[in-house]
Amino acid sequence: METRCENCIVRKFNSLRAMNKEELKQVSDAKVTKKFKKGDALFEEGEKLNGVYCVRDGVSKLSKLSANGKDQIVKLATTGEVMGQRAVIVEEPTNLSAVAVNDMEVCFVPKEIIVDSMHKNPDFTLEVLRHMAHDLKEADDVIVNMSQKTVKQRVAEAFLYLKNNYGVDEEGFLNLTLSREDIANVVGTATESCIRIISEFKKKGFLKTSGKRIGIVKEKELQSLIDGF
Amino acid sequence: METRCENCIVRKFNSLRAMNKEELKQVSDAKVTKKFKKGDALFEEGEKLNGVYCVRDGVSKLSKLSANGKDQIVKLATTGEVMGQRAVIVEEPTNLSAVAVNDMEVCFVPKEIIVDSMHKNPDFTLEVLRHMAHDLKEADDVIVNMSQKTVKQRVAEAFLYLKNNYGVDEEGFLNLTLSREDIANVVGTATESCIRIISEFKKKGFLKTSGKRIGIVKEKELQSLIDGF
DNA sequence: AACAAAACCTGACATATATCATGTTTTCTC
DNA sequence: GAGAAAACATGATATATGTCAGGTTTTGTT
Repeated sequence: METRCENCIVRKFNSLRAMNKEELKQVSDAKVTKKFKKGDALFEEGEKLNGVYCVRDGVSKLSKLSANGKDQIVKLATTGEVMGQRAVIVEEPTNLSAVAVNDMEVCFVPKEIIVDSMHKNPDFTLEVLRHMAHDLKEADDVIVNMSQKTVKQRVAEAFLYLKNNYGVDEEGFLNLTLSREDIANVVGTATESCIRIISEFKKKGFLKTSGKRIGIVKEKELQSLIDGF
Repeated sequence: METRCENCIVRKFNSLRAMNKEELKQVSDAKVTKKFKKGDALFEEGEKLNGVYCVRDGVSKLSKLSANGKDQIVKLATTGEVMGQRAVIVEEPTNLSAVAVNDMEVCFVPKEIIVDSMHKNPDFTLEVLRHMAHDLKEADDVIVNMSQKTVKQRVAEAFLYLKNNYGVDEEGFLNLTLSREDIANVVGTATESCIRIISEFKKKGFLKTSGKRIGIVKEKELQSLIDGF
Protein backbone atom coordinates (compact mmCIF):
# COMPACT_ATOMS: atom_id res chain seq x y z
CA MET A 1 0.00 0.00 0.00
CA GLU A 2 1.30 3.39 -0.99
CA THR A 3 1.38 5.60 2.06
CA ARG A 4 3.01 8.75 0.71
CA CYS A 5 0.47 11.20 -0.71
CA GLU A 6 3.07 12.50 -3.13
CA ASN A 7 2.91 9.18 -4.94
CA CYS A 8 -0.77 8.48 -4.54
CA ILE A 9 -2.58 8.24 -7.85
CA VAL A 10 -5.91 8.92 -6.25
CA ARG A 11 -4.81 12.47 -5.65
CA LYS A 12 -4.68 13.14 -9.39
CA PHE A 13 -8.44 13.17 -9.47
CA ASN A 14 -9.13 15.62 -6.69
CA SER A 15 -8.21 19.09 -5.54
CA LEU A 16 -5.06 17.89 -3.77
CA ARG A 17 -3.36 17.82 -7.14
CA ALA A 18 -3.02 21.58 -6.88
CA MET A 19 -0.93 21.31 -3.75
CA ASN A 20 2.79 21.87 -3.87
CA LYS A 21 5.39 19.43 -2.56
CA GLU A 22 5.65 21.00 0.82
CA GLU A 23 1.92 20.98 1.38
CA LEU A 24 1.66 17.41 0.26
CA LYS A 25 4.33 16.42 2.70
CA GLN A 26 2.33 17.99 5.49
CA VAL A 27 -0.77 16.13 4.42
CA SER A 28 1.15 12.92 4.17
CA ASP A 29 2.55 13.28 7.66
CA ALA A 30 -0.76 14.16 9.25
CA LYS A 31 -3.17 11.88 7.43
CA VAL A 32 -4.58 8.70 8.89
CA THR A 33 -5.66 5.84 6.69
CA LYS A 34 -8.86 4.18 7.85
CA LYS A 35 -10.78 1.15 6.69
CA PHE A 36 -14.53 0.84 6.72
CA LYS A 37 -16.69 -2.19 6.13
CA LYS A 38 -19.77 -2.12 3.93
CA GLY A 39 -22.52 -0.45 5.93
CA ASP A 40 -20.20 1.40 8.31
CA ALA A 41 -20.82 5.11 8.83
CA LEU A 42 -17.85 7.39 8.14
CA PHE A 43 -19.69 10.31 9.68
CA GLU A 44 -23.23 11.33 10.55
CA GLU A 45 -25.37 14.32 9.68
CA GLY A 46 -24.93 17.05 12.29
CA GLU A 47 -21.47 15.89 13.30
CA LYS A 48 -18.62 18.36 13.47
CA LEU A 49 -15.90 17.21 11.11
CA ASN A 50 -12.29 17.65 12.11
CA GLY A 51 -11.04 17.02 8.63
CA VAL A 52 -11.83 15.73 5.19
CA TYR A 53 -12.03 12.19 3.89
CA CYS A 54 -10.22 11.26 0.70
CA VAL A 55 -11.51 8.04 -0.83
CA ARG A 56 -8.75 5.63 -1.83
CA ASP A 57 -10.99 2.71 -2.54
CA GLY A 58 -14.68 1.88 -2.40
CA VAL A 59 -17.83 3.97 -2.65
CA SER A 60 -19.74 5.97 -0.06
CA LYS A 61 -23.28 7.25 -0.15
CA LEU A 62 -23.85 10.79 1.07
CA SER A 63 -27.36 11.15 2.36
CA LYS A 64 -29.63 13.41 4.34
CA LEU A 65 -32.45 12.32 6.59
CA SER A 66 -35.83 13.85 5.83
CA ALA A 67 -38.55 14.74 8.32
CA ASN A 68 -40.54 11.61 7.47
CA GLY A 69 -37.60 9.39 8.34
CA LYS A 70 -36.40 8.54 4.86
CA ASP A 71 -32.86 8.92 3.65
CA GLN A 72 -32.28 10.86 0.49
CA ILE A 73 -28.99 9.99 -1.17
CA VAL A 74 -27.57 13.19 -2.56
CA LYS A 75 -24.34 11.90 -4.03
CA LEU A 76 -22.13 8.85 -4.38
CA ALA A 77 -18.47 9.51 -3.60
CA THR A 78 -15.92 7.35 -5.35
CA THR A 79 -12.19 6.75 -5.48
CA GLY A 80 -10.45 10.09 -5.72
CA GLU A 81 -13.25 12.15 -4.29
CA VAL A 82 -12.97 14.19 -1.14
CA MET A 83 -15.82 14.23 1.36
CA GLY A 84 -16.51 16.75 4.07
CA GLN A 85 -14.89 19.70 2.32
CA ARG A 86 -18.04 21.77 2.38
CA ALA A 87 -18.49 21.48 6.12
CA VAL A 88 -14.84 22.30 6.78
CA ILE A 89 -14.98 25.39 4.59
CA VAL A 90 -18.08 26.91 6.15
CA GLU A 91 -17.11 25.69 9.62
CA GLU A 92 -20.48 24.14 10.26
CA PRO A 93 -21.56 20.66 11.25
CA THR A 94 -21.94 18.53 8.15
CA ASN A 95 -25.37 18.41 6.55
CA LEU A 96 -24.86 14.89 5.22
CA SER A 97 -24.18 11.41 6.49
CA ALA A 98 -21.61 9.19 4.79
CA VAL A 99 -22.05 5.41 4.77
CA ALA A 100 -19.87 2.88 3.00
CA VAL A 101 -21.65 1.13 0.13
CA ASN A 102 -18.87 -1.45 -0.06
CA ASP A 103 -15.61 -1.97 1.78
CA MET A 104 -13.62 1.23 1.78
CA GLU A 105 -10.20 2.62 2.38
CA VAL A 106 -10.14 6.28 3.20
CA CYS A 107 -7.51 8.84 4.16
CA PHE A 108 -8.54 11.25 6.85
CA VAL A 109 -6.80 14.63 6.58
CA PRO A 110 -7.07 17.04 9.56
CA LYS A 111 -8.81 20.23 8.64
CA GLU A 112 -6.04 22.54 9.85
CA ILE A 113 -3.85 21.51 6.95
CA ILE A 114 -6.62 22.03 4.42
CA VAL A 115 -7.62 25.39 5.84
CA ASP A 116 -4.02 26.50 6.01
CA SER A 117 -3.43 25.66 2.37
CA MET A 118 -6.59 27.45 1.36
CA HIS A 119 -5.32 30.63 2.91
CA LYS A 120 -1.89 30.40 1.36
CA ASN A 121 -2.24 28.68 -1.98
CA PRO A 122 -4.79 30.23 -4.34
CA ASP A 123 -4.27 27.45 -6.86
CA PHE A 124 -5.44 24.92 -4.34
CA THR A 125 -8.40 27.03 -3.25
CA LEU A 126 -9.37 27.55 -6.86
CA GLU A 127 -9.17 23.84 -7.51
CA VAL A 128 -11.46 23.16 -4.56
CA LEU A 129 -13.76 25.85 -5.89
CA ARG A 130 -13.88 24.18 -9.30
CA HIS A 131 -14.87 20.89 -7.78
CA MET A 132 -17.56 22.53 -5.71
CA ALA A 133 -18.84 24.42 -8.75
CA HIS A 134 -19.12 21.08 -10.50
CA ASP A 135 -21.06 19.58 -7.61
CA LEU A 136 -23.38 22.56 -7.57
CA LYS A 137 -24.20 22.14 -11.23
CA GLU A 138 -24.93 18.48 -10.69
CA ALA A 139 -27.18 19.37 -7.77
CA ASP A 140 -29.10 21.81 -9.99
CA ASP A 141 -29.59 19.05 -12.53
CA VAL A 142 -30.88 16.72 -9.84
CA ILE A 143 -33.38 19.33 -8.71
CA VAL A 144 -34.75 19.67 -12.21
CA ASN A 145 -34.93 15.91 -12.67
CA MET A 146 -36.69 15.46 -9.36
CA SER A 147 -39.43 17.86 -10.21
CA GLN A 148 -39.84 17.25 -13.92
CA LYS A 149 -39.18 13.59 -14.54
CA THR A 150 -41.25 10.58 -13.59
CA VAL A 151 -39.97 7.98 -11.17
CA LYS A 152 -39.61 5.57 -14.07
CA GLN A 153 -37.38 8.00 -15.93
CA ARG A 154 -35.28 8.66 -12.86
CA VAL A 155 -34.79 4.97 -12.18
CA ALA A 156 -33.69 4.44 -15.77
CA GLU A 157 -31.33 7.38 -15.44
CA ALA A 158 -29.85 5.95 -12.26
CA PHE A 159 -28.87 2.74 -14.05
CA LEU A 160 -27.22 4.59 -16.91
CA TYR A 161 -25.39 6.72 -14.36
CA LEU A 162 -24.11 3.61 -12.61
CA LYS A 163 -22.99 2.11 -15.87
CA ASN A 164 -21.21 5.25 -17.05
CA ASN A 165 -19.47 5.90 -13.76
CA TYR A 166 -18.63 2.43 -12.51
CA GLY A 167 -18.81 0.27 -15.61
CA VAL A 168 -19.89 -3.34 -16.04
CA ASP A 169 -18.27 -6.71 -15.41
CA GLU A 170 -17.54 -9.49 -17.94
CA GLU A 171 -21.08 -10.79 -17.65
CA GLY A 172 -22.56 -7.37 -18.30
CA PHE A 173 -23.68 -6.65 -14.77
CA LEU A 174 -23.11 -3.26 -13.17
CA ASN A 175 -19.89 -3.14 -11.18
CA LEU A 176 -21.50 -1.15 -8.42
CA THR A 177 -24.37 -3.08 -6.92
CA LEU A 178 -26.77 -1.03 -4.85
CA SER A 179 -29.68 -2.46 -2.90
CA ARG A 180 -33.14 -1.68 -4.24
CA GLU A 181 -33.62 0.50 -1.22
CA ASP A 182 -30.50 2.52 -1.99
CA ILE A 183 -31.59 2.98 -5.58
CA ALA A 184 -34.97 4.16 -4.32
CA ASN A 185 -33.20 6.61 -2.02
CA VAL A 186 -31.10 7.97 -4.85
CA VAL A 187 -34.13 8.38 -7.05
CA GLY A 188 -36.36 9.69 -4.31
CA THR A 189 -39.13 7.12 -4.34
CA ALA A 190 -40.55 4.28 -2.25
CA THR A 191 -38.59 1.04 -2.24
CA GLU A 192 -41.62 -0.88 -3.50
CA SER A 193 -42.08 1.48 -6.41
CA CYS A 194 -38.44 1.06 -7.32
CA ILE A 195 -38.70 -2.72 -7.20
CA ARG A 196 -41.84 -2.66 -9.33
CA ILE A 197 -40.17 -0.54 -11.98
CA ILE A 198 -37.14 -2.81 -12.06
CA SER A 199 -39.49 -5.77 -12.53
CA GLU A 200 -41.21 -3.95 -15.36
CA PHE A 201 -37.91 -3.14 -17.06
CA LYS A 202 -36.92 -6.78 -16.69
CA LYS A 203 -40.19 -7.92 -18.22
CA LYS A 204 -39.65 -5.57 -21.12
CA GLY A 205 -36.13 -6.88 -21.58
CA PHE A 206 -34.42 -3.60 -20.76
CA LEU A 207 -32.63 -5.06 -17.76
CA LYS A 208 -31.47 -8.44 -16.53
CA THR A 209 -30.93 -9.40 -12.93
CA SER A 210 -29.17 -12.07 -10.94
CA GLY A 211 -29.85 -11.68 -7.27
CA LYS A 212 -29.06 -8.11 -6.38
CA ARG A 213 -26.94 -7.70 -9.47
CA ILE A 214 -28.42 -5.75 -12.33
CA GLY A 215 -27.35 -5.52 -15.95
CA ILE A 216 -28.43 -3.15 -18.67
CA VAL A 217 -29.61 -5.01 -21.77
CA LYS A 218 -31.26 -2.35 -23.88
CA GLU A 219 -29.50 0.92 -23.22
CA LYS A 220 -31.07 2.71 -26.15
CA GLU A 221 -34.59 1.94 -25.02
CA LEU A 222 -33.79 3.15 -21.53
CA GLN A 223 -32.30 6.32 -22.94
CA SER A 224 -35.31 7.09 -25.10
CA LEU A 225 -37.56 6.51 -22.12
CA ILE A 226 -35.54 9.08 -20.19
CA ASP A 227 -35.78 11.55 -23.05
CA GLY A 228 -39.56 11.11 -23.10
CA PHE A 229 -40.04 8.47 -25.80
CA MET B 1 -26.34 56.74 -7.73
CA GLU B 2 -23.13 55.46 -6.23
CA THR B 3 -20.82 54.37 -9.01
CA ARG B 4 -17.63 53.50 -7.13
CA CYS B 5 -17.55 49.90 -5.96
CA GLU B 6 -15.38 50.92 -3.04
CA ASN B 7 -18.36 52.73 -1.56
CA CYS B 8 -21.08 50.35 -2.68
CA ILE B 9 -22.98 48.83 0.23
CA VAL B 10 -24.18 45.96 -1.89
CA ARG B 11 -20.65 44.64 -1.95
CA LYS B 12 -20.73 44.00 1.78
CA PHE B 13 -23.03 41.07 1.21
CA ASN B 14 -21.06 39.22 -1.43
CA SER B 15 -17.62 37.85 -2.10
CA LEU B 16 -16.31 41.18 -3.38
CA ARG B 17 -15.93 42.27 0.21
CA ALA B 18 -12.77 40.18 0.37
CA MET B 19 -11.14 42.25 -2.38
CA ASN B 20 -8.46 44.75 -1.53
CA LYS B 21 -8.53 48.41 -2.56
CA GLU B 22 -6.57 47.90 -5.72
CA GLU B 23 -8.76 45.06 -6.93
CA LEU B 24 -11.89 47.02 -6.19
CA LYS B 25 -10.61 49.92 -8.19
CA GLN B 26 -10.09 47.60 -11.16
CA VAL B 27 -13.60 46.26 -10.82
CA SER B 28 -14.96 49.75 -10.50
CA ASP B 29 -13.21 50.91 -13.65
CA ALA B 30 -14.26 47.94 -15.71
CA LYS B 31 -17.82 47.33 -14.55
CA VAL B 32 -20.85 48.39 -16.54
CA THR B 33 -24.14 49.16 -14.82
CA LYS B 34 -27.16 47.82 -16.67
CA LYS B 35 -30.87 48.15 -16.13
CA PHE B 36 -33.40 45.45 -16.83
CA LYS B 37 -37.17 45.64 -16.90
CA LYS B 38 -39.37 43.03 -15.28
CA GLY B 39 -39.43 40.03 -17.57
CA ASP B 40 -36.15 40.83 -19.36
CA ALA B 41 -33.57 38.09 -19.63
CA LEU B 42 -30.12 38.87 -18.26
CA PHE B 43 -28.72 35.75 -19.82
CA GLU B 44 -29.93 32.44 -21.19
CA GLU B 45 -29.07 28.82 -20.45
CA GLY B 46 -26.24 27.66 -22.70
CA GLU B 47 -24.85 31.15 -23.19
CA LYS B 48 -21.16 31.82 -22.64
CA LEU B 49 -20.82 34.45 -19.95
CA ASN B 50 -18.11 37.05 -20.26
CA GLY B 51 -18.44 38.14 -16.69
CA VAL B 52 -20.51 38.06 -13.56
CA TYR B 53 -23.59 40.02 -12.63
CA CYS B 54 -23.78 41.75 -9.27
CA VAL B 55 -27.34 42.63 -8.27
CA ARG B 56 -27.67 46.23 -7.03
CA ASP B 57 -31.43 46.26 -6.98
CA GLY B 58 -34.32 43.95 -7.83
CA VAL B 59 -34.65 40.19 -7.96
CA SER B 60 -33.81 37.66 -10.66
CA LYS B 61 -35.00 34.10 -11.05
CA LEU B 62 -32.41 31.53 -12.05
CA SER B 63 -34.03 28.70 -13.90
CA LYS B 64 -33.35 25.66 -16.02
CA LEU B 65 -35.52 24.39 -18.82
CA SER B 66 -36.53 20.74 -18.53
CA ALA B 67 -37.08 18.29 -21.36
CA ASN B 68 -40.86 18.64 -21.13
CA GLY B 69 -40.64 22.38 -21.70
CA LYS B 70 -41.15 23.55 -18.13
CA ASP B 71 -38.91 25.95 -16.30
CA GLN B 72 -37.60 24.91 -12.93
CA ILE B 73 -36.54 27.89 -10.81
CA VAL B 74 -33.46 26.85 -8.90
CA LYS B 75 -32.74 30.05 -7.02
CA LEU B 76 -33.82 33.66 -6.58
CA ALA B 77 -30.94 36.13 -6.66
CA THR B 78 -31.37 39.31 -4.67
CA THR B 79 -29.56 42.56 -3.95
CA GLY B 80 -25.96 41.79 -3.10
CA GLU B 81 -25.82 38.44 -4.82
CA VAL B 82 -23.52 37.63 -7.68
CA MET B 83 -24.78 35.62 -10.62
CA GLY B 84 -22.78 33.72 -13.19
CA GLN B 85 -19.83 32.95 -10.94
CA ARG B 86 -20.14 29.24 -11.37
CA ALA B 87 -19.97 29.37 -15.13
CA VAL B 88 -16.98 31.73 -15.07
CA ILE B 89 -15.07 29.47 -12.68
CA VAL B 90 -15.51 26.27 -14.63
CA GLU B 91 -15.24 28.06 -17.98
CA GLU B 92 -18.38 26.48 -19.32
CA PRO B 93 -21.56 27.92 -20.78
CA THR B 94 -23.97 28.71 -17.99
CA ASN B 95 -26.47 26.01 -17.03
CA LEU B 96 -29.10 28.50 -15.93
CA SER B 97 -31.17 31.32 -17.38
CA ALA B 98 -31.62 34.56 -15.45
CA VAL B 99 -34.80 36.60 -15.86
CA ALA B 100 -35.75 39.74 -13.96
CA VAL B 101 -38.68 39.23 -11.60
CA ASN B 102 -39.02 42.98 -11.14
CA ASP B 103 -37.11 45.99 -12.42
CA MET B 104 -33.41 45.51 -11.80
CA GLU B 105 -30.16 47.33 -11.68
CA VAL B 106 -27.15 45.14 -12.14
CA CYS B 107 -23.39 45.65 -12.40
CA PHE B 108 -21.67 43.55 -15.01
CA VAL B 109 -18.05 42.75 -14.14
CA PRO B 110 -15.84 41.27 -16.89
CA LYS B 111 -14.58 37.83 -16.00
CA GLU B 112 -10.89 38.63 -16.52
CA ILE B 113 -10.87 40.73 -13.39
CA ILE B 114 -12.61 38.06 -11.34
CA VAL B 115 -10.36 35.30 -12.61
CA ASP B 116 -7.29 37.41 -12.05
CA SER B 117 -8.22 38.09 -8.45
CA MET B 118 -8.97 34.45 -7.85
CA HIS B 119 -5.43 33.55 -8.88
CA LYS B 120 -3.81 36.22 -6.78
CA ASN B 121 -5.94 36.75 -3.71
CA PRO B 122 -6.70 33.61 -1.72
CA ASP B 123 -8.98 35.54 0.61
CA PHE B 124 -11.20 36.43 -2.29
CA THR B 125 -11.16 32.91 -3.68
CA LEU B 126 -11.99 31.54 -0.27
CA GLU B 127 -14.85 33.96 0.07
CA VAL B 128 -16.26 32.87 -3.28
CA LEU B 129 -15.81 29.29 -2.15
CA ARG B 130 -17.75 29.96 1.03
CA HIS B 131 -20.65 31.38 -0.91
CA MET B 132 -20.66 28.44 -3.27
CA ALA B 133 -20.52 26.02 -0.36
CA HIS B 134 -23.57 27.75 1.04
CA ASP B 135 -25.40 27.45 -2.27
CA LEU B 136 -24.52 23.79 -2.47
CA LYS B 137 -25.98 23.11 0.94
CA GLU B 138 -29.16 24.90 -0.03
CA ALA B 139 -29.34 22.86 -3.20
CA ASP B 140 -29.00 19.65 -1.17
CA ASP B 141 -31.86 20.78 1.01
CA VAL B 142 -34.00 21.48 -2.04
CA ILE B 143 -33.30 17.99 -3.37
CA VAL B 144 -34.49 16.43 -0.14
CA ASN B 145 -37.57 18.63 -0.02
CA MET B 146 -38.44 17.83 -3.60
CA SER B 147 -38.39 14.13 -3.04
CA GLN B 148 -39.76 13.89 0.46
CA LYS B 149 -42.30 16.66 0.90
CA THR B 150 -45.73 17.03 -0.63
CA VAL B 151 -46.55 19.83 -3.03
CA LYS B 152 -48.68 21.42 -0.34
CA GLN B 153 -45.77 21.48 2.07
CA ARG B 154 -43.45 22.90 -0.52
CA VAL B 155 -45.89 25.67 -1.44
CA ALA B 156 -46.25 26.59 2.24
CA GLU B 157 -42.49 26.57 2.55
CA ALA B 158 -42.13 28.88 -0.44
CA PHE B 159 -44.32 31.51 1.20
CA LEU B 160 -42.38 31.41 4.44
CA TYR B 161 -39.20 31.68 2.44
CA LEU B 162 -40.51 34.77 0.67
CA LYS B 163 -41.54 36.31 3.94
CA ASN B 164 -38.24 35.63 5.68
CA ASN B 165 -36.11 36.82 2.80
CA TYR B 166 -38.06 39.75 1.41
CA GLY B 167 -40.39 40.73 4.22
CA VAL B 168 -43.91 42.13 4.14
CA ASP B 169 -45.41 45.57 3.50
CA GLU B 170 -47.56 47.68 5.85
CA GLU B 171 -50.66 45.78 4.86
CA GLY B 172 -49.03 42.47 5.55
CA PHE B 173 -48.55 41.37 1.95
CA LEU B 174 -45.30 39.80 0.79
CA ASN B 175 -42.91 42.38 -0.60
CA LEU B 176 -41.87 40.10 -3.40
CA THR B 177 -44.85 39.21 -5.56
CA LEU B 178 -44.38 36.22 -7.80
CA SER B 179 -46.91 35.00 -10.33
CA ARG B 180 -48.66 31.76 -9.53
CA GLU B 181 -46.74 30.23 -12.40
CA ASP B 182 -43.40 31.32 -10.93
CA ILE B 183 -44.34 29.91 -7.54
CA ALA B 184 -45.26 26.66 -9.26
CA ASN B 185 -41.88 26.66 -10.99
CA VAL B 186 -40.05 27.23 -7.72
CA VAL B 187 -41.97 24.45 -6.05
CA GLY B 188 -41.83 22.11 -9.03
CA THR B 189 -45.50 21.56 -9.69
CA ALA B 190 -48.20 22.39 -12.22
CA THR B 191 -49.53 25.95 -12.19
CA GLU B 192 -53.07 24.71 -11.62
CA SER B 193 -52.02 22.65 -8.63
CA CYS B 194 -50.28 25.68 -7.17
CA ILE B 195 -53.36 27.86 -7.65
CA ARG B 196 -55.57 25.23 -6.09
CA ILE B 197 -53.38 24.99 -3.02
CA ILE B 198 -53.30 28.76 -2.63
CA SER B 199 -57.12 28.75 -2.82
CA GLU B 200 -57.24 26.07 -0.17
CA PHE B 201 -54.89 27.98 2.12
CA LYS B 202 -57.04 31.07 1.61
CA LYS B 203 -60.20 29.15 2.46
CA LYS B 204 -58.54 27.85 5.62
CA GLY B 205 -57.50 31.37 6.56
CA PHE B 206 -53.75 30.68 6.30
CA LEU B 207 -53.28 33.24 3.53
CA LYS B 208 -54.97 36.34 2.23
CA THR B 209 -54.77 37.65 -1.31
CA SER B 210 -55.44 40.84 -3.19
CA GLY B 211 -54.89 40.38 -6.90
CA LYS B 212 -51.51 38.80 -7.33
CA ARG B 213 -50.42 39.92 -3.89
CA ILE B 214 -50.32 37.34 -1.15
CA GLY B 215 -50.12 37.75 2.60
CA ILE B 216 -49.42 35.21 5.30
CA VAL B 217 -52.10 35.23 7.99
CA LYS B 218 -51.40 32.10 10.00
CA GLU B 219 -47.70 31.46 9.94
CA LYS B 220 -47.78 28.89 12.72
CA GLU B 221 -50.33 26.75 10.94
CA LEU B 222 -48.29 26.88 7.75
CA GLN B 223 -45.18 25.92 9.65
CA SER B 224 -46.79 22.94 11.34
CA LEU B 225 -48.10 21.80 7.98
CA ILE B 226 -44.54 21.90 6.66
CA ASP B 227 -43.26 19.94 9.64
CA GLY B 228 -45.89 17.27 9.02
CA PHE B 229 -48.78 18.34 11.28
C1' DA C 1 -26.96 -27.30 7.45
C1' DA C 2 -30.30 -24.75 9.92
C1' DC C 3 -32.04 -20.79 11.27
C1' DA C 4 -32.77 -15.88 11.43
C1' DA C 5 -32.58 -11.70 9.31
C1' DA C 6 -32.54 -9.02 5.58
C1' DA C 7 -33.69 -8.14 1.03
C1' DC C 8 -36.75 -8.74 -2.59
C1' DC C 9 -41.33 -9.11 -4.72
C1' DT C 10 -46.39 -8.63 -5.75
C1' DG C 11 -51.24 -7.45 -4.94
C1' DA C 12 -54.87 -4.32 -3.42
C1' DC C 13 -56.00 0.02 -2.46
C1' DA C 14 -55.94 5.06 -1.49
C1' DT C 15 -54.68 9.47 -2.90
C1' DA C 16 -51.95 13.25 -4.41
C1' DT C 17 -51.08 15.45 -8.46
C1' DA C 18 -51.10 16.26 -13.56
C1' DT C 19 -53.85 17.19 -17.39
C1' DC C 20 -57.56 19.03 -20.09
C1' DA C 21 -61.23 22.05 -20.64
C1' DT C 22 -63.60 26.16 -19.81
C1' DG C 23 -64.77 30.36 -17.54
C1' DT C 24 -63.57 34.62 -14.91
C1' DT C 25 -60.73 38.29 -13.44
C1' DT C 26 -56.86 41.24 -13.77
C1' DT C 27 -53.46 43.66 -16.34
C1' DC C 28 -51.68 45.74 -20.31
C1' DT C 29 -51.80 48.46 -24.58
C1' DC C 30 -53.36 51.69 -27.89
C1' DG D 1 -61.64 53.39 -21.51
C1' DA D 2 -62.24 49.50 -24.82
C1' DG D 3 -60.40 45.48 -26.40
C1' DA D 4 -56.87 41.99 -26.19
C1' DA D 5 -53.83 39.30 -23.68
C1' DA D 6 -52.28 37.38 -19.72
C1' DA D 7 -53.06 35.64 -15.33
C1' DC D 8 -56.05 33.42 -12.27
C1' DA D 9 -59.56 30.02 -10.98
C1' DT D 10 -62.26 25.68 -10.75
C1' DG D 11 -64.34 21.31 -12.24
C1' DA D 12 -63.85 16.65 -14.14
C1' DT D 13 -60.97 13.00 -14.95
C1' DA D 14 -56.92 9.99 -15.40
C1' DT D 15 -52.92 8.17 -13.52
C1' DA D 16 -48.63 7.76 -11.25
C1' DT D 17 -47.01 6.75 -6.98
C1' DG D 18 -47.25 5.77 -1.95
C1' DT D 19 -48.86 2.71 1.61
C1' DC D 20 -50.10 -1.49 3.81
C1' DA D 21 -50.02 -6.27 3.90
C1' DG D 22 -48.57 -10.64 2.74
C1' DG D 23 -45.55 -13.41 0.45
C1' DT D 24 -40.76 -15.58 -1.32
C1' DT D 25 -35.99 -15.60 -1.99
C1' DT D 26 -31.38 -14.47 -0.76
C1' DT D 27 -27.84 -13.69 2.51
C1' DG D 28 -25.43 -14.12 6.64
C1' DT D 29 -24.35 -16.44 11.05
C1' DT D 30 -23.50 -20.07 14.28
